[in-house]
Amino acid sequence: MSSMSTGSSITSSATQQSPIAGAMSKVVPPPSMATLAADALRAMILSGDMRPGERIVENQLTEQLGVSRPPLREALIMLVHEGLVVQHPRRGAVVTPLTQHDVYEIVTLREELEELAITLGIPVTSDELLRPCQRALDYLTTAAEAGDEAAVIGHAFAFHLAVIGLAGNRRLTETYRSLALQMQLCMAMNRGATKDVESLAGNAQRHRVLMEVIEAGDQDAVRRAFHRHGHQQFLAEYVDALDGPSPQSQAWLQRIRGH
Amino acid sequence: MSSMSTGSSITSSATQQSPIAGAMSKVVPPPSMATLAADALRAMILSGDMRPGERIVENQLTEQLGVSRPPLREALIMLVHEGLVVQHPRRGAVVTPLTQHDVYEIVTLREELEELAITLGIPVTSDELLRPCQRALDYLTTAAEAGDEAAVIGHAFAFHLAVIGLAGNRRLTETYRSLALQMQLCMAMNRGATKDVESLAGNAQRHRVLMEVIEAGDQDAVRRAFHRHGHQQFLAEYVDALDGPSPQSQAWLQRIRGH
DNA sequence: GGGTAACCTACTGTATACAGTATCGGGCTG
DNA sequence: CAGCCCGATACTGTATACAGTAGGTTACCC
Repeated sequence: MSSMSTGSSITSSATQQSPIAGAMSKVVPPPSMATLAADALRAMILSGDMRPGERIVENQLTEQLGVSRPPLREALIMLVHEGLVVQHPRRGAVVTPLTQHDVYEIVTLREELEELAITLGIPVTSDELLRPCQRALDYLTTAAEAGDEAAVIGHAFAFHLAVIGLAGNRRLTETYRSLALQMQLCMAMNRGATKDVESLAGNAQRHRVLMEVIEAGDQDAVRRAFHRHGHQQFLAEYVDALDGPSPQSQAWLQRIRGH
Repeated sequence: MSSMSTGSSITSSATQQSPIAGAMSKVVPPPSMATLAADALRAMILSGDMRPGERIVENQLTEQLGVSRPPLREALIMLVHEGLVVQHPRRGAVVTPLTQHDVYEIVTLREELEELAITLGIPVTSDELLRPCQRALDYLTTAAEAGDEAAVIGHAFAFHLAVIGLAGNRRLTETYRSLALQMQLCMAMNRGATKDVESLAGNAQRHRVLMEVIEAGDQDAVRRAFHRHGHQQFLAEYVDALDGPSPQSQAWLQRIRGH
């Protein structure tokens, strides 16, 4: 380790063994500096190392990550499309500053996509598809037992992504991924600031229940289970800390809390 | 129409920044070579100049477009996220080769998003939002009268995008945009190969009807109108020319044609 | 004659270098 | 003392240059 103060050099970041990575490519994916930089920067953002609204200076990052600016710029564009970074032309890039309205947009869309995925994917036609879900759940359980909160969040993310993948619609999965990442960003904003509303074990348990319902294959039951599982109430806690209310987001909050 | 023999140079609108232009550039996003290259390449793909599956060689494009490779590579990444280009690491990029399953994915997701947009956006709360719809419709009508098929397609695209925008959900609109672009790519594949199933005037008329229903504000009526308007039957014509059938797409086709 | 291996070509991936612009601070003027 | 203009600085946007790899072709060996 040479000089890693806040940012981690990406030469050693092959540790991110995600179940998704294996499913995406047939053979060993040749890593490119741009994708590695994107992975590293995404990790920095979601871990809370970089706060929403924080300025992203290219030269600083090239130094931290050990890559030159062209691949880093490519990485930035990738993260822009993931919704984690916004670019102001000629004025630099910042970590996406989430507003109440943003959270409203994310949750609304995410719920609709989840609904569609359940409609298309349940009951599951081949056990092959269930394997990624099961694996993510196993990782999640292990991480919960180990008390690793970051890993729990990451594997819960992978689990939900795998569930959406049951629909067999890559574009749907990709869109959902972007929204789920932005939700993680929202949670990262408030990490530590808010009390843990549930234990890690409880989190794992909740996901295990989802898996069982999915395996049972009753579409409506899955729908209900995911609706109960939904992060609406969860996010409603966070949202008050955010600026940028809008008529839509206000109405949305009222509806959520009316339940 | 065929203004470009091989490709259109984008250097014409290079760097002219008068103080007035500078003041206006705060309102209108200042053009960067990367976005200009993306626009040009997108136009080349959607116009049918480049066919799906066709290899994209960076050096050739830099010559045609008059930009250097770094911004061109950024443009390519943008188009990858729009779904118009796929990149094979170390092996170059190609125009997205659409399969039957791809079309199934696109249409399925697009319909769901349209449904959501109608739910959220109708009835329209402020006339301000209707203006982009009306303007696109005006352009569309003009283009139809002029017999400019490419312009009709482009403005119909803008109209639908403006309708989705009524929901006031930027992420929803952005996702829909990507899908609509890919549908345009699908249509570009078959342009000329298939007979024109409807006149341009008829196309404009269909969209005018949609606008009237939207202005009326009856959500269910809008839903029905858009369902009738849907491109399902339209695309079902195209899909036979494509490879890559999948169980899902086959079932989907059967369902569509059963109507 | 066919198969395999090595070389060659061309393209992608990456780095360094330069130019243009926005922002901030200081000085000048009203 | 306040407001505006001007200059300096730092950062983004872009181009040129180099290195590494994949794929094709040819030659040689079996």
